[in-house]
Amino acid sequence: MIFSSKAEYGVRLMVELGRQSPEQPTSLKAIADAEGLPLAYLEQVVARLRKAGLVMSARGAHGGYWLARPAEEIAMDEVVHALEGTIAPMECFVHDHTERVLCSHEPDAGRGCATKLLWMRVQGGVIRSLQTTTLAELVEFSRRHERDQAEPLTPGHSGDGRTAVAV
Amino acid sequence: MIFSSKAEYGVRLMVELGRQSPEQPTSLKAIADAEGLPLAYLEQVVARLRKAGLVMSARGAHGGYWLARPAEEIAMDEVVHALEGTIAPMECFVHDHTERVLCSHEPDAGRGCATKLLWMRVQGGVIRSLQTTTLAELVEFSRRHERDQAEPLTPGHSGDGRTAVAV
DNA sequence: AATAAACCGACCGCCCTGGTAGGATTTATT
DNA sequence: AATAAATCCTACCAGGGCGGTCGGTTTATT
Repeated sequence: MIFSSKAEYGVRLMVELGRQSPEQPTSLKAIADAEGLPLAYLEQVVARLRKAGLVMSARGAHGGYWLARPAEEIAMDEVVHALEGTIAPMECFVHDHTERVLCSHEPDAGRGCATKLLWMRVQGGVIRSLQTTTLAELVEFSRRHERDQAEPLTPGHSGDGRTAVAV
Repeated sequence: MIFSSKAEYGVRLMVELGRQSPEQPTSLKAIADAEGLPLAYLEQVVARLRKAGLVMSARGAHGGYWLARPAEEIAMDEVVHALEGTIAPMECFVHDHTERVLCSHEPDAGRGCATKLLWMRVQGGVIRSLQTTTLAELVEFSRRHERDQAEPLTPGHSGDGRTAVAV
């Protein structure tokens, strides 16, 4: 498994904000209720988005959150990065703490680098798919499936289970 | 962070086996020493590879492991899948235990599906990059860097990661 | 017989994740 | 002015997974 629930919750939150008319604050409470998520935890999640400048907030009664930019201009790699930190397939990519054996940046006979080649390709694959998806797309998708039954997504790759989506 | 150390260790192990002449067993001990990894833990790792049919083994003195197929015919998605299980960006992709709030397969107003669209693209990106990399490539890469000082890979971030190889 | 290896299953400490609790501060409404 | 609604902040906590160890059994070679 790759991303934690922060990513899931945070993305849902962003989609929810994208569905609202901008400049008009939406309370976390409303979102928590709509999505069935724990409010207190959402607070922590949205804090990251705010610090990353993706959403803005107003305090006090009738306060809330709204998108800092139009959804069309928000690429999902920004969102996920804000929520999860560095997007990397392996520990050593994020911290350069050489304590662990895990990675071999060090020219340890140069061997470890082969794995690094692999992980960099994976990282590239992830980041590219995130970069090429905008929040607007997700909002649009969410709108289209508002009432109608959900339709099967086309699997993002060939083979291997998980073709299953639907419903 | 995405993959666990099992993936790192397992890939290193496979590369190491790929460097050896096939059909000739290499002992785990040798690999553990060469890579500086704990032997007992490697046993667990290699067990997964064996059960997946990627390596074969011989017991007894002068026993060991070797690749079940030529490295050219081993795509890295098989390897990683054997080591890590289903390759998925989110819990709910692997287990369909609907207990958690995490995912919304369920037609919960159809909203949750927007996030699913995103995760499927990510999953596609990961799997594609793994599928298009063969073990042979990594072995070759490892051979080329045998003696020379390790040179920095260009960061995979904006690039597609595949350009990043250099040298 | 002795040794070298693969195999197996149980165990265990640490840390991170997901979540809660309780408050402090700001603002709108009455 | 008082109240309520909301953001904001910090600390805390239980559970589980991860990385790793240990002891032992089996199989083959010398």
